[in-house]
Amino acid sequence: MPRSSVKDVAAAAGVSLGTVSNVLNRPDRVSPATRARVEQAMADLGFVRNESARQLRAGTSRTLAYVLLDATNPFFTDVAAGIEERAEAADLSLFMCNSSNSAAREKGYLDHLAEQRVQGILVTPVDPESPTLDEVIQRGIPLVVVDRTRSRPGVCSVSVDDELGGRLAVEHLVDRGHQRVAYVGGPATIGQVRDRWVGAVGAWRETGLPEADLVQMATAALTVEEGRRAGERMLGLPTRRRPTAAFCANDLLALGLLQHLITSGRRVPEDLAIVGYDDIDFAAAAAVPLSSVRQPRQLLGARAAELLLDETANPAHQHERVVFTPELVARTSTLG
Amino acid sequence: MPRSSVKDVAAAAGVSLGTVSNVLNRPDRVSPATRARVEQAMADLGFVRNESARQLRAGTSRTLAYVLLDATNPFFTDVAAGIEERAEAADLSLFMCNSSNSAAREKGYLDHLAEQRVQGILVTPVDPESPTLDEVIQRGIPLVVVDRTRSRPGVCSVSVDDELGGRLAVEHLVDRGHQRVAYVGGPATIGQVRDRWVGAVGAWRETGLPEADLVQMATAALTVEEGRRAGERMLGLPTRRRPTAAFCANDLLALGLLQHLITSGRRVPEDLAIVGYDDIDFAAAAAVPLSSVRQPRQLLGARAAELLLDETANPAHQHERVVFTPELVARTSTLG
DNA sequence: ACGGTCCGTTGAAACCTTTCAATCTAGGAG
DNA sequence: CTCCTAGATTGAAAGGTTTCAACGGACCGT
Repeated sequence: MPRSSVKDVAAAAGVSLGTVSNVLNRPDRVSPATRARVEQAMADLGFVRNESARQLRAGTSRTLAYVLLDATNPFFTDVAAGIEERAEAADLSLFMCNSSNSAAREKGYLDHLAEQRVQGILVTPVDPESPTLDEVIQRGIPLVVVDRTRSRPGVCSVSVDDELGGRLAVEHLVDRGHQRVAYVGGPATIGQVRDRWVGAVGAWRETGLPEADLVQMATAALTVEEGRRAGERMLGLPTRRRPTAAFCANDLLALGLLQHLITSGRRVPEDLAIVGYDDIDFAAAAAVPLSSVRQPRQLLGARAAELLLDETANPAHQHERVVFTPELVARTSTLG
Repeated sequence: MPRSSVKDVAAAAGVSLGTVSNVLNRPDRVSPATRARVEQAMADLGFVRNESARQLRAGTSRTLAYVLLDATNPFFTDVAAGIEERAEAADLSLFMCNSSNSAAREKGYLDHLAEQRVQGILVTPVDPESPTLDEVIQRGIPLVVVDRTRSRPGVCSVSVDDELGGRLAVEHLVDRGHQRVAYVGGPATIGQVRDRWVGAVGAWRETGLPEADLVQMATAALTVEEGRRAGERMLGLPTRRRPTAAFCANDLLALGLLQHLITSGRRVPEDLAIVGYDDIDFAAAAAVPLSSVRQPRQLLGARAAELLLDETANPAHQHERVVFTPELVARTSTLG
């Protein structure tokens, strides 16, 4: 209830309003005696600084935001953990916003954050080329694209080479002797899904195997549930045409697929080898530990946060395009 | 760059500043012609309303926040999805903050949110009795406790009966013939861990089995990694003393435990039956589908959001304490 | 005792929006 | 032709903080 302001505190402590502000922002400039008095008054009145007013006057905010694609995917929350670590070190708060893969929601959040004049925004966008991002930048808000890149420059980005990841997965499977492989993923509107496919195709071509033997299995989303569905379809194929291995666009799909196979009495990797993508904790924890393309998730977030902080603090900031290298982690699901 | 304000827009459109504000807030009160002119000017200048100033004057904010315990646990992000659904319907933005089980971080976020004068806060607190929460309430910010309850009233809470959940798990295991059961969970500072234990003990006593045969296996955290460690310890026990079933305080532990057993060549449930808690998507997706105590996660969040919205909008708001009933979902990990 | 420093404190201006009473305009009624 | 009304527009005040130039007093050296 006691909606008290600096003015009230000043009155209670018998000092001027400017002094209260000094206690708040430059405690060293105020004598210990008065400082104590003011602090006492603040405690008595239950004073809470009004951040809106502070921000209005000071023009600067103490918060960062990460707009992510899917909060229920552990990959993104791990990235967020990396961001948060750096944010905390810089004494900034991090707000996470979940766009749930919806461009409209994403725009809503970005607008709101822009109005709120946050210090900076990290975003894993639905579409990295979308003008929505340009709007934010034009409004003068530092922005870093995470886990994607942008063809036009003018923005920092931190990503992992998804094409390379796709290559690694397919090369691994071919090394293990597979000659008919499925790529499970979709919808194609998702950039990661496309890039990993491109890498997979590239690697496949170099093997000289018939192009038709790298088969696409489209899914409606990158979820466990969709993975199960893909499993049903997979087992529905006649044995001759059935792939001996699957490369899934992310681990959620892979886990769903894995589950469906096991509960249908098939064996992994004997009946179907599986490679996932992201190497989330649940991949290693699956009862048939999942081979997966590992991305440096925490590092991804941390580096992105560093770039963002540099952009806000350093006038000579240069936009950077950081690309990390993925790594294949081979486990039982392909090694048997 | 064009850090433009209402004043600039007004000048550009040749109207007064109040009119611009009307366009923004009560478009119906302004004639179509001028409205068009103003909107054009806003577009030309790239005007973005300054939310801080708006909030300072209007005293009201358009955002809700959810401070959660562990963003990497799918349970909480599912709860968040339920909240968000309701928030979006009320045209409010939801910011998620991850306390990572740290009371200090939690306090940091709550303070920040209070300064920001958010419209309301939902929180799954590290400690629901903590005075930190009282501070927020005293500052006049509506707050709802999620997935926990509070002994003192004065606050809405939405939770699931964790004691009952503990009972259900143990009763199920006893029904299946187990006479020596482990409770895997910790640290005991976490309320859920304690409550589920209390329920487990209660159910155990009623069976008349020797009290010593319900054994506690303490873990350092509720993570997959800790689950694996618990598995090591479990297999380290002499066969005579080894439990035939384990009830884990959450699914992450259960999945880790499951994995360790399988990779050590044991069979689930023959060698050890396992019940988890939360029924996250990965539980059903585990290669040995996990029996688990299901909580209505989305509903939990949705109901909490409703209570919060009622508190902000309805002067006659009564604090409510909603307790949902959990449900045991039996799968292969206990049924064989 | 005097001038000069330095530290602590002050008060007013500025930040940008919303609100509301007051003013203006056009058009209809008498 | 005048008066009234309803609707559109205006202008100033208010909201809480930070900033900064200015001020006052204490202390030092001479």
